[in-house]
Amino acid sequence: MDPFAALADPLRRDLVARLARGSARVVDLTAEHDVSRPAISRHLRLLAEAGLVSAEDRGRERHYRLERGGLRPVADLLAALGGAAPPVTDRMLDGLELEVRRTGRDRRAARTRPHPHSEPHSQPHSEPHSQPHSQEDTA
Amino acid sequence: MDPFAALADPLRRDLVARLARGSARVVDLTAEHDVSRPAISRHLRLLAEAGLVSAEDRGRERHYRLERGGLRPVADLLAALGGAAPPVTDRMLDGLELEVRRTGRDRRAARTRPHPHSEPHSQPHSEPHSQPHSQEDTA
DNA sequence: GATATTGGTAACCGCTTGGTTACCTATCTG
DNA sequence: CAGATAGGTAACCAAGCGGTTACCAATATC
Repeated sequence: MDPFAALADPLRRDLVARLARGSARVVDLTAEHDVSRPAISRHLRLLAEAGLVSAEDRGRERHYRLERGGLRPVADLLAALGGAAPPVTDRMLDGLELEVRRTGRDRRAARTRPHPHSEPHSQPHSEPHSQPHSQEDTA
Repeated sequence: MDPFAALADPLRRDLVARLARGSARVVDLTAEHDVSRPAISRHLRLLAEAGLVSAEDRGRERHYRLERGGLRPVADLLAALGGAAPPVTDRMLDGLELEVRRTGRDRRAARTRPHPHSEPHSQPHSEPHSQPHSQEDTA
């Protein structure tokens, strides 16, 4: 699951926001977010697949931590949509890079995906295809 | 529909990315993204509800334009998740504000929504609730 | 060793989503 | 006016999502 779909769910946004203030176990997160534990567990698994969180087993407990590098695609899109005076600066992306390296000691899960950004984008479909009248304003 | 859910769909991300390079009509977008026109039309409606695009009728044509102000919630979340050295600076949010004003001459559609950011966020559920043993690492 | 705690997985279920085709209105053009 | 073009809406359908309960394995504790 890509980071965008992962962040589409309000509960998952709550989870990542919570983990931004420190890692936590599943029971803790369950206590805070009144849905059943299996639901939380599955949300966390999706977030991990999206590269937004990572887990570390300590005995019978599993500690989930925010993985800020997984936010790259989101930051990239924001940058791409920024337009002429980009609201998302390159400095910001550099900050993310640093973040990735800083937490890079146990990114087992991150290794499963080739790279957390720039999905295939599919069809070549976009010839300039000039049309008789309107079609482009570049407002 | 909130901006996060709106951006969860790859096709919708393609649409906003396309509109970032200039407004376009529905037929144009349909020609570029091989799905049927009704599908495109519905995606655009969802994007408009999310505050990410706006439409302007010109005769029988409807021109869709990117509405950068709708990205506020996304930028806010990124800022909230940024941690100590925030990857998304306040300067970026200022940039978005400016962007909203700059394109503010014909935002008819924007007036139909109360404000394009900061959804309710629901439950108050989060008392500090200190627990006996682990629960917080502040990694 | 018995029991409690942590947490993942499986099976099921209702709702939403995204796609399609068919149809309709409105505007432009010959 | 007749036809073509632009675009929204309705009805339908398959697939995915998020929730639940039930169950299981593993670790900690008495």
